[in-house]
Amino acid sequence: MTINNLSNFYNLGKFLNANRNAMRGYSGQPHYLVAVDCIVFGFDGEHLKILLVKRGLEPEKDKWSLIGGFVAEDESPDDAANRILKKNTGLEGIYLEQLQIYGEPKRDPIERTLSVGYFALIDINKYQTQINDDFHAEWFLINDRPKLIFDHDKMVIDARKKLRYKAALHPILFEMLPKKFTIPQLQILFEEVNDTKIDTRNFSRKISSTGLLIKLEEKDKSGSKKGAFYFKLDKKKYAANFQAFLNLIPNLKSI
Amino acid sequence: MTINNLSNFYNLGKFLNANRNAMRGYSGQPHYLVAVDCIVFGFDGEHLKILLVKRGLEPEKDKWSLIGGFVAEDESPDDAANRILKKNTGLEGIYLEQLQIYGEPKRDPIERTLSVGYFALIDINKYQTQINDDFHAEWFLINDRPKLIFDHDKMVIDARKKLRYKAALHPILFEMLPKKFTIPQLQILFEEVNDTKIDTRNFSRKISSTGLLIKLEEKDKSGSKKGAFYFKLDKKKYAANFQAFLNLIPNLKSI
DNA sequence: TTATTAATTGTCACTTTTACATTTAATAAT
DNA sequence: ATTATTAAATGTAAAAGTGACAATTAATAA
Repeated sequence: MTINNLSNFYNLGKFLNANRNAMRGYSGQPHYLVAVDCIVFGFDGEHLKILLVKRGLEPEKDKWSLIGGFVAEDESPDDAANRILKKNTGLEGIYLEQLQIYGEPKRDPIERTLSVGYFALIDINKYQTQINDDFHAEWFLINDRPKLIFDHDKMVIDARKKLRYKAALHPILFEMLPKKFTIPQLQILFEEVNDTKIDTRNFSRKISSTGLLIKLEEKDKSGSKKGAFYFKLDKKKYAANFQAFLNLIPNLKSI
Repeated sequence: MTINNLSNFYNLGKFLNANRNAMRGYSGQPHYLVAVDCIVFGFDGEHLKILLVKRGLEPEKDKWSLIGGFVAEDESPDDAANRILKKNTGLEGIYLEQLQIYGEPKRDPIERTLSVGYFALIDINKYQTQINDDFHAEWFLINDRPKLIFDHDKMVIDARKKLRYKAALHPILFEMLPKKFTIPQLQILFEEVNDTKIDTRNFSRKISSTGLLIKLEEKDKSGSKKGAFYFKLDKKKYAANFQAFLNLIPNLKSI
C-alpha cells in the first residue's frame, strides 16, 4: 500500500487519523472545521442595517452570506472574528460578542463545519470612510435583506433578538453611533432596534438619568431649524456602568 | 514512500488532509476536536452545589473535571450535551443553556480541542434517586470545590456569573427545586445564588406578584413547628412569561 | 397553659414609570 | 420687521413599584 496507488484519500485520512490519535491524541475522535460568522449591525441615522458579503468560494459562490472564515491554528475564535472583521471592514476594536455556536451536522453541505456566531456593532460612518471595495461587502436594511446561505438567516434572527435583549438592559447601542450624536438620533436608533415608537419626553428623561451623556455646545442643524444639541458618551461612566442593569425600553416587563 | 516506513504519522496526516481537502472539502483548513463541558448546578435545600466527575482518560486522569465529552459525527453540540448529561446523571430533559465556546489554542495540552460550555440546572433530589455510581460523579459545595483541569475553573466562574445574571431577570431557579417547594426554600436558593440576604417580606411580595406560583394545601413541617405551605409552579404562566423581564433581586440596578 | 420558633403578613416613604401637550429656538417666507 | 413653520426641548400628575422597617400567627414542645 503506497501513497501513489491510494484510490481513496478520505479513508486513508481516517486510518491515519486513528493511528495518529492512538499515539498522540484522543483516540478515534472525529475532527471538524471550525469557522466564525459575524452578524455586523450598523445604523445610518435612519435605519438598522446589516453588512453582508458575496461569498467567494464554492459552494454557493456569489450568494450573499455573513462575513466569516475559518479559525486558524494559532488563534482563538475571538481572535479569528477580529481578524476576519478587520480584513473585511478595515476596522479594529469593533464591539464584538459571542452569540452561540451553530453546529448541526449537515449545516454545511461540503463538510462538517461548526460555526461560532458573533454579533458586531459598528459606526457605519467610520466604516464608509475606510472602505475599499476588495471584499464586496454591502449594507442592507435589516428588514430588506437578501436570503443568505446555509443557516445564516437563522443567525441573523438570533442576533437581532439578542441585540434587542441586551439593548434593553445595557447601553450597547452607543457603539453604533458616531462620537457626537443627538438625542433624536439616539431615539430613532432605539425605535429601530425595538420596532416601536417611544415617547420623546420619557425617553429623554430616562437617558439623562443614566448620567452617561455629556452635552456639547454644538448643535446639529441638518435635521431642523432649531437644531439639536450634540452629546457625547461619558467614557468612564460608560465603562463603569456597563454591567449594571438599566431599563431603557418602556414596558420592559411585558416584552 | 509506504505506510510501513513512515516515520511521522503526524506529517503524513497533514499531507493527506491537504490532498483530501483539495478534492472534496475546504482546501487546507485545519480540523479540530470539538467537545462539550457541562457546568451542572444543583440545590440541596441549603447550598448551591456543582456536579463534578473524576476524569477517566489521560492526561490529568483521576483529577476532577466538569462532565464532558466529544461531539460525535451525527449530533449537534446541543445533542452531545444532552447525551453526555444523560449518561452521567441518568436524567433527561434537563434545563440546558449554551454558555460560550472555549477555544484558546493551547487549552488542551494533548491536542487542540474547542469546547462548548453548557450550564445545566437540575433538581438534586431527582438526581439522587437515579444515581448509579458508574461515573464517579460527586456534588460539591460551589464555594468549596476542588481545583479543576484545564480551563474548567474559568468555565465554572463564567457559568456562575451567567446564572446570577439570568436568575435576576428570569425564573430559571425553579429548575433546581422539586415540584413542591416552600417560599423559605425558594428564598434561600435566591440568597445562595446571589450571595446576599433578602428581606423576607419584600421577597415574598415580589414572588407573589409574578403570579407564577400556586399555593397548595399541604405544609412542609420539617423546618418548623408552624410549617410552611408548599407551592408549585404554574407551568403555563411559567412558559408564557419566561422571556419577560422580571426583577427578582433587590437593588438590581446597581449590581 | 405557656414558651418557643419559624412562617406569614402590613405600612409608609420614596422612587420610578407612564401618559399626555406646551413652549422654545432657529430659519424661511411674507 | 413680522409671521409662519418645524422639530427640539421640557413639566406634571397619577399610578405602580421598591425598599426599609416589626408585629402577628400557627403549630409543637415544655
